[in-house]
Amino acid sequence: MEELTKRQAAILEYMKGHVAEHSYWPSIRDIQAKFRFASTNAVFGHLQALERKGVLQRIPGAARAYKVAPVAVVEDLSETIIRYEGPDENAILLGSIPFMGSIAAGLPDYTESSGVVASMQAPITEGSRRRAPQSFALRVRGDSMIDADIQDGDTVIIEPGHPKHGDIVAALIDGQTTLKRLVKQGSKTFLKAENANYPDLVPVTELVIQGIAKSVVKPI
Amino acid sequence: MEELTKRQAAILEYMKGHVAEHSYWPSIRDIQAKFRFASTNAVFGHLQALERKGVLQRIPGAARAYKVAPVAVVEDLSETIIRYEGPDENAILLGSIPFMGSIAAGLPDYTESSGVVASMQAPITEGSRRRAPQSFALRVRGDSMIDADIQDGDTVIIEPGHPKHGDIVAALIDGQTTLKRLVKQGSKTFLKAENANYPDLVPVTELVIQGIAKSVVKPI
DNA sequence: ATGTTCTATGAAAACTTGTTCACTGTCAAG
DNA sequence: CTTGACAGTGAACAAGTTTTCATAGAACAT
Repeated sequence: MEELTKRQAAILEYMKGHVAEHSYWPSIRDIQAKFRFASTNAVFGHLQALERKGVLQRIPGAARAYKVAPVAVVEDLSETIIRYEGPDENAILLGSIPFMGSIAAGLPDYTESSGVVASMQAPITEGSRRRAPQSFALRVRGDSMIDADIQDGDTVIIEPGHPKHGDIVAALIDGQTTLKRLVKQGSKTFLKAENANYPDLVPVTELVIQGIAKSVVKPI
Repeated sequence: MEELTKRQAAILEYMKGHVAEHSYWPSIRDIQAKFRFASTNAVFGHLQALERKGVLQRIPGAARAYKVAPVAVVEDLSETIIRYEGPDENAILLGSIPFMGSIAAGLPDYTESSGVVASMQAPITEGSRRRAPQSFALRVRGDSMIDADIQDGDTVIIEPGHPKHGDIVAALIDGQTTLKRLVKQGSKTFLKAENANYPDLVPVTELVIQGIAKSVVKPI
């Protein structure tokens, strides 16, 4: 995915924050006002760039209507496989389920409104409530993480970011995405399954981390 | 909360479904087309009614801009208490976190589009995917349900509906909301704590069920 | 019977919003 | 030194959208 410029990233962040807070998208003029542009066309250009880079999808002609690109799209496989079961590349980010808890005191960037809703991430990552993270949910297939109490059929909430030693991460290995605990030993990095029946450590040369598992959703 | 008419409920359902699917609200004309109204004013009237009844909030003049009301607002208390920690009555329902999995085959009411994203409830209640339920999340306080693997600090997803014997429900007892397992013995109904240290059964004469706990969200 | 609510039509007004056109400037890469 | 990506101004247009006005039948409770 192409890199975003600082301005583009800021605008995208604002838009997502606006949705998380207000539950609807900002208009071009809302964005213009936020960034104090003198012309709507400044915004227009950035939106075009965001769309060209594939992180935002505009619905031509429709007001306040956007979609954002999925963070990770993966094939399926055996073992503990995280499968993208969506119908196509049109997966939607966006929004929050109604969460009543742990509301943020102040969202410094989006001050105008009072009624603030914590996104689904709020109860999970108490630390990062200032911006709506590009979290996404994935269904877990397989049982290689059962010792971490993540079972087949559970849903994990993945949040992009730089993982620390001990984090459970969604990682790309040989083109496949799997859920493992990240282990750093000196200069070496491993992936560890949390199941006595699985090989403990997977040596890794090249590693693509798609995100950190922040919480797990289990059926009752 | 005032009762909605069938038409009003259908329109609200459609709107919420549209958001879950497209990630942005429908315009009045979208709704008009969906229900084959000859006039936009038919929709307009229903939206006014929905707002008057407190389930929908419109942003005057803004296109495709709405908020929906919270489903349940509760006070706090001791024991296994479900607390509404939100700032005020302005909590927002709406939307879904990006979920990639278990896509519904057909949503009979919202047939026009193909790319469908399951809402957060989809992975939880495999049975009820036809409409976006008015689910909400609550933080659990206390440990009276630890034997059901629901711990202090966990978040439960509550879905309105009629509970069966054995369901874990959010119930109003003496004006307080608590999380318990519903037990029906003959004509009697009890609430059972899932913790050996708590009294097993709470006899109930009058019982208000606010919803059924469908899943639990745990931090990793 | 009478008022109220729900439902709806049809047309137009008023406003919001996305889009386009013409033009300027900076900065890094080739 | 030109080219291209990036960032922006200013004005105007076209389309999308909400909102208002006038009108009316059906169901239902008082």
